[in-house]
Amino acid sequence: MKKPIEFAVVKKLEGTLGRAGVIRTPHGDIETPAFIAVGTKASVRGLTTDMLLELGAPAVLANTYHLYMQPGEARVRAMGGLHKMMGWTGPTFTDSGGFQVFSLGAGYGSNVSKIIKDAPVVPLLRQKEDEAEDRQPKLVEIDYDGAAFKSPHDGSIHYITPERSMEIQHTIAADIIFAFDECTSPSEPRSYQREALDRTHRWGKRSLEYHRSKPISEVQALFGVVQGGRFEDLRKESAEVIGAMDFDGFGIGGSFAKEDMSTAVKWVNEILPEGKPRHLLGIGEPEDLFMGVENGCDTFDCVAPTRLGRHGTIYTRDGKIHIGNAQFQDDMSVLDPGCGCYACRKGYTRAYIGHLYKSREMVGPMLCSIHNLYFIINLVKEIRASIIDGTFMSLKKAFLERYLASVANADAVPR
RNA sequence: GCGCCGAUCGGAUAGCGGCUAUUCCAGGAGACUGUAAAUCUCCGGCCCACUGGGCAUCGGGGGUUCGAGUCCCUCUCGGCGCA
Repeated sequence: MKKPIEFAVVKKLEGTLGRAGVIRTPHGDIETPAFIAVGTKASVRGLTTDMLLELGAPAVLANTYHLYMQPGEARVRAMGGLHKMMGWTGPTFTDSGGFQVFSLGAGYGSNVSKIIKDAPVVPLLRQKEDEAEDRQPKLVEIDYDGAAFKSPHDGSIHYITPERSMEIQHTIAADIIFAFDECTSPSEPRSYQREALDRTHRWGKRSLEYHRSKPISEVQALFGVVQGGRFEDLRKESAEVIGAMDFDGFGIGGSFAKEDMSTAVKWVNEILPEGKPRHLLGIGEPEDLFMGVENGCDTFDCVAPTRLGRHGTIYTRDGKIHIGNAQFQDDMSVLDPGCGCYACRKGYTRAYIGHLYKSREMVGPMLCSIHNLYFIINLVKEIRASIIDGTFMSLKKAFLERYLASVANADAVPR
């Protein structure tokens, strides 16, 4: 049977789980480690595919749930699938909708998101669904077979099972698709994490069986998703169970406190088969990318570059800045001196881009998104190169010292 | 000169005798990690023993009232009308 993708390790990062490699897909190679741009609704917000090409995006990740809701499977099919509809000829991924089980479920209306600031306060018993008075009602109900989503568009109910998620992802036709999983909230107690993990494993198996029963599995790769929250035994068990299944690669999912992330990733990647690619779902701050690579992850995706860019936060080698802040009004330097992105090469000043942002001109968020995406994608490319030429540790030290210095200083200065 | 109308935060507004003066914009700051997000939160008169509390404040002055941005008188300024 023909394999949809091939993965080869080019060089290992000695003494760690890290490696540089390449994933060959029907739409081209992805040199790993790589940062995948998020294009949820078949669009990387604010950017055309030519811009993505220009800034060097290795691949795009779209979303099953969102495309299913809008414009719907039938129209995606009628437009010729993801690549054709968005005019992107490079590699693509789709997330299964598993994240929406969390973001529209337990995460909905709460202040709990993908990464939480403090270690979770886990209740002894799971609180009743309707416990929070001023919470908006959730849009998701989870059961044994799948999850029922209430459409925010018209209130209609849509029941997604592993098989349905596969079916929709087959229609969308990305190169790499993910098994349907349940991303849990870190505030759930261990008993619930246990229960949800069994569900994710069951759903993973069903996703795989359904996928393998279709000829399309020869051209579309399926990645299984590992969960388990912050618990070592659950994470390891999940890596064993999912890792033993015949997936083409793996995704590492979950929502957790930042300090739990590196341990979780390490536990998992020590177990997952070395010869298959590993994607760290939804992670992408610079410090997290170094951590993820060092701990054996090959690909990453994250909304941060585009969302932060749209909202006026800019990545620079010296830390993040808010471009709309008064201090940049007369700043004639580029966003990040030395940066090779379109906006910086073109010489657009901080003063100008801050003005665009504040006056709500569309090119402001667009230029910021280009810059941020370039910054992160290029950082991961630098990381890859450093693995190959053996300078990873010095790059990591030099980059993080400079990048985090401003943050440290800001924290150290009393207000 | 007479009459009518108006004056509330930088701008625009709500308020029609009741305790905490509303909202929007502009301004300042922050948040954001498999996109409910071109979004959201906070600040925005003064003072303090700042997890809270105190004192102000609706063009100026005076009055009525337990209580006034709100009612009355007067002045100032602006708009309109009549001489």
